[in-house]
Formats: sequence, structure tokens, C-alpha cells
Amino acid sequence: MSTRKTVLKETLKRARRVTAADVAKAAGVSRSAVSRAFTPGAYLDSAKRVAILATAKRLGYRPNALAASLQGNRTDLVAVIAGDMANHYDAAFVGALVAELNAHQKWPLVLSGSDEMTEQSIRSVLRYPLDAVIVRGGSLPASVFQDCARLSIPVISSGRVVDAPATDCVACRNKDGAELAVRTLLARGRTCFGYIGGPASWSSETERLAGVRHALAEAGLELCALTQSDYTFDGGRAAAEAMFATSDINALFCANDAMALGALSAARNQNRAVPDQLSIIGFDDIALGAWPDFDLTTIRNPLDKTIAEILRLLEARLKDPSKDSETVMIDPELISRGTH
Amino acid sequence: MSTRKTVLKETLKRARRVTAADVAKAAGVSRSAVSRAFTPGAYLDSAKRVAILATAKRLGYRPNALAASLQGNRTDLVAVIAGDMANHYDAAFVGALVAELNAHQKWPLVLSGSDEMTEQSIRSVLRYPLDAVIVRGGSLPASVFQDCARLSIPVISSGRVVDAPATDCVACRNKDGAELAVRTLLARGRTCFGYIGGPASWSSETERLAGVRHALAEAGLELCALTQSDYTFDGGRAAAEAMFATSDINALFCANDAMALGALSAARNQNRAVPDQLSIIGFDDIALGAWPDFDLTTIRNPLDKTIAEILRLLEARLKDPSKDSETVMIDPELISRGTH
DNA sequence: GCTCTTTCTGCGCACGTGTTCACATAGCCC
DNA sequence: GGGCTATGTGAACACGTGCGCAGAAAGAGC
Repeated sequence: MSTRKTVLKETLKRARRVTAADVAKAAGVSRSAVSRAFTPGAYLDSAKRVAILATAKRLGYRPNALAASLQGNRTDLVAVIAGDMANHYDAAFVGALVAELNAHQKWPLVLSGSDEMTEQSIRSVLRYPLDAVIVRGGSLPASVFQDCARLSIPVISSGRVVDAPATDCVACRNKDGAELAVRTLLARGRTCFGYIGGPASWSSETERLAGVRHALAEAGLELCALTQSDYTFDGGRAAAEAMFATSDINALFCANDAMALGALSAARNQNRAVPDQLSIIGFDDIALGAWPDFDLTTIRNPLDKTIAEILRLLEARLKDPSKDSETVMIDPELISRGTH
Repeated sequence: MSTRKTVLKETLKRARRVTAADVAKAAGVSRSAVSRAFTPGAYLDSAKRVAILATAKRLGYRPNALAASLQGNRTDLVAVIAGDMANHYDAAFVGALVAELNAHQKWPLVLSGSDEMTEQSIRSVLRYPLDAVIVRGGSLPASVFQDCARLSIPVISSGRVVDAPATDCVACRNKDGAELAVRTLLARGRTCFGYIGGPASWSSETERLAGVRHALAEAGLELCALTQSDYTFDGGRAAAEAMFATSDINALFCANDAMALGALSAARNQNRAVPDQLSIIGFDDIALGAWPDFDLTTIRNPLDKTIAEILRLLEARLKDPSKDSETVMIDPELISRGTH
């Protein structure tokens, strides 16, 4: 009876994965021996180990990482909540982060899409026992962080400082970056400033705007023009066109490079000489800005440093899950090129 | 004794995940009842179900997807082997694919990096019981496909046609695309053709080159200049500069948009009027090409269709794992803009 | 030969879940 | 009351693995 049931199951299942028991039977040893063969440092006759590994290779066996993780081991699975992958900086960020995680033998479950979609997705993904969740900026509701905390899954937030237990943060000093941009333009002798920002709901946006206002106030100035746009090339281009039509700015700071490139495109289209009549500075330092066709002056939001810090924090957190939360601030740098 | 051991383990483990047994104890029911509460259609008193779900929510319980998958269920985990994320087309591809997989409740484990690194990574990731592996172009060794076959993990290959069991393919008709580009340039009256290709090891490259040669031969022509580059903007720019120095082409077809934009940049830098003196056509149709600053004519490698087909093939394969392998060819289209 | 250490091995438990199985309770009709 | 169906329930198993435990074998020192 029970044999018949097993046979039925075998047939129904298309093709069972080879298990340690299969290898043990084929090699004529116990299942424990197979397990030990794959565990460095375990007591096992070296000749036997070689034989077992050979059999395993022949059958195409690999230990099932999921079953192993049931014992309370690490899963090496990390959720990565990407921002908008259409954004060049976010895409570069995710690409570099994924490569770095791979190099550290961590496997990223990537989530992307609109914020509501992502919120749904993260709920589903939390069904997996993750080692950690890495969040890229964005504007996710606080409930997500609470859910992670309840499941005692550590969180690393990049681009936004979050105060929560077992939550480490890496963020750029956005205010400093914006001030750096404005001071650079002031030093160039500019007096009438325009600013094209991103969606007001993003914390980075409010910080950058605050930096702009602060640095201008120090020089006894105010913004001549201000627009909130959407971090895209098209959005930046449209915002710049509208701005050119209503005010006579000679300096323009954009909250990211994509919008700055859009603004540069608009300026060229209207025959405004850059940088003679108008200075433009972006933020992020995407690869595109360095192309000779643009040669965009920008404030670098250092990708490599940020990702290196994320991995350092991840390792530290896994080593000591109960350690205090840590926040690392990254200093932006001026990348001086031809548009200011 | 056994109690003491359990207590010790509890203390050592930082914070255990809430399990169905915990919920059962808290709600005063059996563990089976908790499992049934989360299984739609299972026999369970409706009042009891409500009570259990409430308790589960209070404790922050979610079923462990990994433990559930041990029973032979789907894991909903899919490995995605990305190409080079620095490449704009590949980055857009991965971004769109990830979003679409998320929408279908599939969770992508993304691998990226150099080919050798990726090969190492895929071996590690195959320790997880994956529902499928999606491979983006590239030049991975055949052994990877063999490994997947042995573990009976279905493979979907995009950008390259692979003949293997349980391996479905989606690919662009690269030859047709290249011919379309050349015929468009011929119709424009061009006679002296340059071609900047990608690495020769890629199958897409040989197909595109074959298309170029075939369409030219039909018109009784041959290539005036040929270079293999690396699919990057800088590579395309350097290749174009070298080409301009040695031959007097009036038509240039590039194997991808990034190199075409580099070539366009080089042409502008040397005051070659595009499209009056020189026509340039790219391949892929990345978002960048549509920017008014470039306005690049190109051959679209339809991203949405490709991804839609990948998901269709994935669903079909999961529904019937033993179905015949299928190959879907996607037709490229001419996107006529200002550089030809 | 006897004890002690070192090396090696198989048995069996634990991990968290879905599902089958056997059993209970209740309702209904003859 | 007897037989039937529909509904509800907990115990038990299976999934694949790592590891603890106990015992075996072998060698070393007296």
C-alpha cells in the first residue's frame, strides 16, 4: 500500500531532485556521510569523501539550500527593493549592488515597480526567511519597516535615514551637496538662481532644497525660480522651458542629472549659451553626464562608497544581529565639468 | 534535559521567527488548524478561522514559504541571469522583467557581473530549488544549461537560441533587423557602408553581420569598413573616429544604440553633418536615442514583446514541465528618426 | 591485556509546513 | 435506532538537510 503510494507520487512528480539519500544509496554509504562530505572540517575518511563527491557529481546532486536553512542557518537571501529602474542612477545602483552582493555570496531577490505594487510584493516576499532587506530610497510606508522588525529581519536603508531597531542607514549628505552646488555657482558670479527639484514626498528632495535655500540666504539671495518635477529627462526639459519663459535665471541647479540633462537640452534648443549665459549643475554623477556631448558639471552621490558601506553594514549586522543601529553619512563631491 | 537544551537554543538564537505552532498555542487550537486557516477551501469552522487569523496578525506570523516548498510545491523563485547592467538596453530589460515577474508573483534572484563570476554564482544559486532560470543573451558556457537540465530546472533563454530539453527561447530576428537597416540606408542612396559590431563571440553579433553582408550583396555592394567594438558609448566613439580616419563612408550601421550614439558624437565632433553627409542607424531602441539631442534612427528590438513572451513561456512551462521546447522569434522594426 | 585518546560512522532528532488519515460530531431520511 | 452524508478536527507523516549522540574501530602508552 505505502509502496504503491510512493510509486504513484514518483510518477506524478515530473522529475524529483536528486537528494543526499540518493547519493548515499548509490555510493553505498549512510546519508550522514554524504552530508559530511559537503561539510568542510567534518570527520570523514578522505578516500570516502572523494568517492562520495564523485558520485554526487555523477548524479548531479547539490545540497538543497532551502532544506538546510530550515535548521536555523542563514539563507543568504536578501531582498533588494529597487527604486525606479528607469532612472539611470537607480539602475546603476541596483546593477552595482547586485554584482557586489553576488561577490559576497548573497543572493538578491529584487523587487521593482510602482510603490503600491512594491508594497504588495514585499509582503509576499517576507514569507521567505530573508537574511536582510535592503531598501533604496523611495517612499515606502512605515508599516513595511514594522513588518520586517516583527519578523526580526534586519533592514538597511539607503538614501533615507530611518530610525528603527535593527535598521542601518547609508545616506548622502544631500544638504551639503546642494550647498556645494550653490556655492560653486556663487563663486562663478551667478546671482539669479533656478532650482528644479523632485517629488516633494522624498526626503532627499526636502534636504536638497533646504541646502539651496541656506546657501543662498548666506549670500543674501533667494531663489528666482523653483519647480518640482519628476526626476526624468523629459520632466526636466519641460520644467526648464517653463522656467526660461518666466524668469531670467543665469544659474540652474537640478536635483538629479537626468533633469539637468533635460534642462541642458532645453537651453541648447533655445540658444541659451551654456555656460556663458547660463550655468547648469546636476546631482548624482551618472555615466551619461560624462559623455562629451553633455559634459555636465554635477555633484557626485558616490555610488561605490555607498554600496561598500551597505555591504559592510550587512556583514556587521549578520555577525551581531542585536547590535545598535548605525547611520553612515556619505559626503558628496563636486565633479567640475563644462556646464557651469 | 531535553527541556534545558530547548531553552538554551532559544536563548542562543537571537529572535526566532513566529511559527504556526506558536500561533496554535496562542489561539488554543491545533497546528493543523492554523495551517488550514491559511489554506483557502480547507474545512475549518469560519469563526475559528477568523480567530486564528486575528491571532496570527497579532503575533506577526506568516507561513514560511521555504518550509512549505519542501513538500514539493513551487518556490516561485526564478533566477535571472542579467547581462551587463551597465549596458542601457540590458538594464532596461532587467528592470522591466523584474517588474513583470513581480506582477506575476514570481521572485527573481538576480545575478550579474562578469561571465566567470556569473558562472560561479549560478552554481551557488542552483543549490536553491528554483522554478526556472531566465538567461539574458551573453556567452555562458553550455555546462550551465546542462546543470540546469540535470536538476530538471527549466531554462528560458532570451537573445540566443539554445537547443536543449526543457529550454524555451525568445530571440530577435537579428539578421532581418540588420537587413532592414541596410535597405533603409540603400533607399536613402547610400553606397559606402561602415559597420561597427560587438564582440564576435556573441551569436547576435554574427547574425547581424550576416544580415549586413547579405543585404549589401543583394545590392552588389560590400562593406567599406568594419570594426568590432564592445557595445559601449566610448567604444563606439573610438571605433567611429578610427573609421572616419581611414575610409570615407556615408552610411554607418552600429550593432547597438550605445555605440551608435558614440559614433554620432564622434561625427559631430569632426563636423560631419548627420544625416546630410553621413547616415547613422543603431539597434535596440533605448530610451536615450529618442532624446531630441540625439534623435537616433534605430532598429527596435522590442522589449515589451520579448518580456511578454518570456512570461508566457514561463507560465506554459510551469503548467506542463515536460512540454516540447519552444522558440519564439521577435520581429524588429525600423524606428525612423533624424540620423539617416 | 587495559585504559585513554583520536578518528570515523550510522541512527535519529529538529527545522516549519501542507496534507492525508482516521475519527468525531451533527443532521437528515427511512 | 440504523444507515448515510456533510462537516469539522487533531495526530501523524513527509519533505531534505545539519548536527548531536553514542558507539565502534584503531592506535598509543603503560
